[in-house]
Amino acid sequence: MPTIDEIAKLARVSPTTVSKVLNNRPYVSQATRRRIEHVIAETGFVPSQWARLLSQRRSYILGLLIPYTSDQLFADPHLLEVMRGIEAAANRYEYNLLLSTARAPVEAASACTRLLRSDVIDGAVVVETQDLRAFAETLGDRPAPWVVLGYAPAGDVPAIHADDYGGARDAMHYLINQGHRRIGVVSSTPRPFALDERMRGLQDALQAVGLALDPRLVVLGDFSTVSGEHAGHTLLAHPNPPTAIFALNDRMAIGVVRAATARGMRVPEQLSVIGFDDIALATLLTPQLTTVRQPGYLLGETAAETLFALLDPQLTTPSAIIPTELIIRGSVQPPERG
Amino acid sequence: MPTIDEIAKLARVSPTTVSKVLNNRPYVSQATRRRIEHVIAETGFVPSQWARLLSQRRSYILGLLIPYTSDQLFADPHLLEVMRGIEAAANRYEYNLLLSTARAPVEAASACTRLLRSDVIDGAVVVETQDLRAFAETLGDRPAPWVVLGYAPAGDVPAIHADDYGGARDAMHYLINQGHRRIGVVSSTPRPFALDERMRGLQDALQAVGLALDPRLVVLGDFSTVSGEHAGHTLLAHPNPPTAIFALNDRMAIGVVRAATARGMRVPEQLSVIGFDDIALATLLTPQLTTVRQPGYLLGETAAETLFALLDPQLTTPSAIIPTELIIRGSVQPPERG
DNA sequence: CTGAAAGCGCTTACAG
DNA sequence: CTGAAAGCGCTTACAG
Repeated sequence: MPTIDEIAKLARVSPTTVSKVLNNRPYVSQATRRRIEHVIAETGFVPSQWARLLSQRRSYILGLLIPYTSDQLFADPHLLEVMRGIEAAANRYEYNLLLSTARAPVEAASACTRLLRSDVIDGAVVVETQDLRAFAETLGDRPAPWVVLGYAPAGDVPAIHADDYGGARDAMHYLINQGHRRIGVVSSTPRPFALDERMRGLQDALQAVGLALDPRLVVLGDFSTVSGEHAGHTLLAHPNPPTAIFALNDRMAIGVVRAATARGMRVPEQLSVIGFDDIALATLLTPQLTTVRQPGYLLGETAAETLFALLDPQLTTPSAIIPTELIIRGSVQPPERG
Repeated sequence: MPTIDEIAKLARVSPTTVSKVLNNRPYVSQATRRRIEHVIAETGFVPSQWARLLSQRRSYILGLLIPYTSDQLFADPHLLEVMRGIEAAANRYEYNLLLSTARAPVEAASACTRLLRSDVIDGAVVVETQDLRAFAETLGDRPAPWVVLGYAPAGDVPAIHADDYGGARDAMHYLINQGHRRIGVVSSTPRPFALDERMRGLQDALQAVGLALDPRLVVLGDFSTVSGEHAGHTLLAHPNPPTAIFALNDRMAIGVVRAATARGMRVPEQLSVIGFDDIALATLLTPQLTTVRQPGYLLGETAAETLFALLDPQLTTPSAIIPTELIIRGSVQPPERG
């Protein structure tokens, strides 16, 4: 690959002038500009990004920092939707996406810190984890701008998340309105802040009608389908089992349906199930899953757009809460009279 | 963020010595080394990648060039599996992954070319497209090393792909052995080379028993589930419809099942369906899909490993063909006597 | 409109 | 073991 100096030599001008052409700047005569462009096309010259950015301080690379192992990322349809939204937005700004996952959960924070303190990326969308607060503190003086996809650890970093509280409250409302009173919940551990919010929402819905969450009917999974299956078995083995189960994500809800089926129970006749996320799979199962839609694509897109706004110091960039929507399909019905 | 000069000043040494510590090189006394390390820890200094790489000529960034729009990528579970494998391998080498998709199909090639000729990435895994040959020619003298995930456009670039020919042949064998004679095929357009190979494999299986592919029973989709659904309807509306349909990927196979169901036909009793890929969804449907497994994770991993070997000029890096495996589940049975 | 010079923040021979 | 100097390939004031 030739350098700018060689191009300059070939076009019989200075590197300065070539640089102007490269960056579409004025004050170059038509003739010289054409001559230079011709040489560039001829040689297929592509300027070195490293060199350019060393002086320009922009890499046109956006970091997507996901403090999970890549297996966890690729197993999570909702997160992939988020990623799709981010990628789409990045594309619009002619940014490339640098994907950084953790090899092991422990290394997550330090890898993120390194990247945010380095000059490889212009900014990053950071997916929320447990210890985002501690993480934010290790960042030091002037890290690259970043937004969190989830709940903010501190006041000064924009946070983009869905209305977890409202979504969970609506779902619980719906179950109650259908006549359910014994309602199991599959939550998770470790619990990101979003799940705290969902728990809060569902408890408030219960409280609003004078009910309370029976702690014996709360079981913890880890977001995976199998963990939902285990949780389902645990709940259904209960002496006085629930008539409905609210799983705090769709994959676990699918696991619950599977557990019920394995025990010879029919969904929704003998057990109602409701999830959260609305992943594509939700419509492919029988019965189709009733769930709370959390628009992953929009979340990702919004996070990226917020970051791009942040890159321009003129603009102020607010946090955003994306609404959720209850999607009623086939996995919930009123409880059987018993 | 401090620079190496500032660190040097603080540690009362030269930048050269700091650089040695940064790169774990010998010829630094224990005492100075410790002093420098202390200052680095204290300040949280992270050396500028741009500057480092401008001299070192390594970015530790691996390109994943996907000449599709991001929507197409994220809709394709098999491609996502491939990506997971690449990401895992990259992680092992402490490489980050730069994801480059196309905004529009047309722009794909030029974006790939730019990236491969730039110094942003050390190398790339390029997912095969139609016009990879034309693409390879636009690369010019010394592009970054790359491998193709699919079939090679020219002799000198390593190609990693599954045994498409053998897999399709085995699947067709199986249908024939089950007693099927009228067999529909859902292929695709545009048709990557892999699909040519699958067509070839299935035709050879037919020929081996003295049968030939009825061109009226070949319908083209575009890999998506809906296109498979359309194709299914077309085939089943045929005056003398097939008793089995071989869809050349799982998503289209699922579409075929859906079309059959919509027409009140039962799978596999009235129609056998076989797919290709073995995506996770294949086991979640009723009946579970019989298909040809193409190990996406392994393909991605192998491609990345091949590229890393290529980065070391000592090593020779061969192309690889990953075996496929016929996975017999519930969507195929012998045809009904008619 | 054009170009010489300095600088971005590192690393790499090389001399001491 | 240590450091001064040149260089990686660009861009950015600045002078002409």
